[in-house]
Amino acid sequence: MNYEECEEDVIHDDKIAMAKAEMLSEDLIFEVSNLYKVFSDETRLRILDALLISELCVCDISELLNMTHSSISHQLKVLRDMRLVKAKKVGKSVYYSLKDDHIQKIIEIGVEHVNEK
Amino acid sequence: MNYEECEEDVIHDDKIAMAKAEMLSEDLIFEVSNLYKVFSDETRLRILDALLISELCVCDISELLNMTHSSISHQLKVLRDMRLVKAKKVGKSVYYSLKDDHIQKIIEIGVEHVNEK
DNA sequence: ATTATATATGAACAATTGCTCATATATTTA
DNA sequence: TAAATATATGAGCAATTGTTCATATATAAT
Repeated sequence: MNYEECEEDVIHDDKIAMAKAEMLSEDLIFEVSNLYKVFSDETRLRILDALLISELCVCDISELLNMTHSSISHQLKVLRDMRLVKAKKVGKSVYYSLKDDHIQKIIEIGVEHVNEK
Repeated sequence: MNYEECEEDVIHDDKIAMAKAEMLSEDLIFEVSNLYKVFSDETRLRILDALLISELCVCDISELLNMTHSSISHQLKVLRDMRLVKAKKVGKSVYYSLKDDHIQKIIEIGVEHVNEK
């Protein structure tokens, strides 16, 4: 029943049963980990942080972050696929803005944690 | 002054200046992205989720997640290094628990976001 | 219509990451 | 003291990821 060795009296069956019952489902864990994968990259985090302040086109973001259009565009695709940003095409330009107000909260809590140390 | 091409009237200097002034520092972005890197892995997320319910030893966690002691131990080291969990040695066993109440908030907001879809 | 511009995207490559396996350390038990 | 047990950790490997480069698409301007 148990994985690998470990004696009966070291494995706490009651705690394990309780945790098993209360823990998040595998599907949910998968989706949440995917969400936080977005926030785990500096470039994407900087893009989201910038969009928190103002709607911006790809050109603006490249200029602001001092990175190529291509890499910004690739990361914006990730953000689009995760439905965290929305795109509005105006002429040749595409303007991006945040789609969700959880984004601000997530960044804020991260900053709070880091600052408390 | 601008990165790559892009005409003057497409780059929004005012927006860029404003964003530049208000954006988080590079250091902070780095630290926050590192924090969220922890939550971007399913195994670590499951460990944190389990510890949210109960203090557990390495053996318990391996049993609960059906993974080897080694991989759990490796991930616990990451969590220790990031100061998200604390370890208490009792005999041969080491009991882990959460060090921070931000962890619960971070998981909750992630779940909220995913559920709203 | 042709050229220029803004963005998107596929392929390739280097860097990072999470697991496994082997081994080390620490503590308890015989 | 020797053997067993719980955990930790280094090395190696496969998988994933972020960037660059080349190219494609869409719109605007000439």
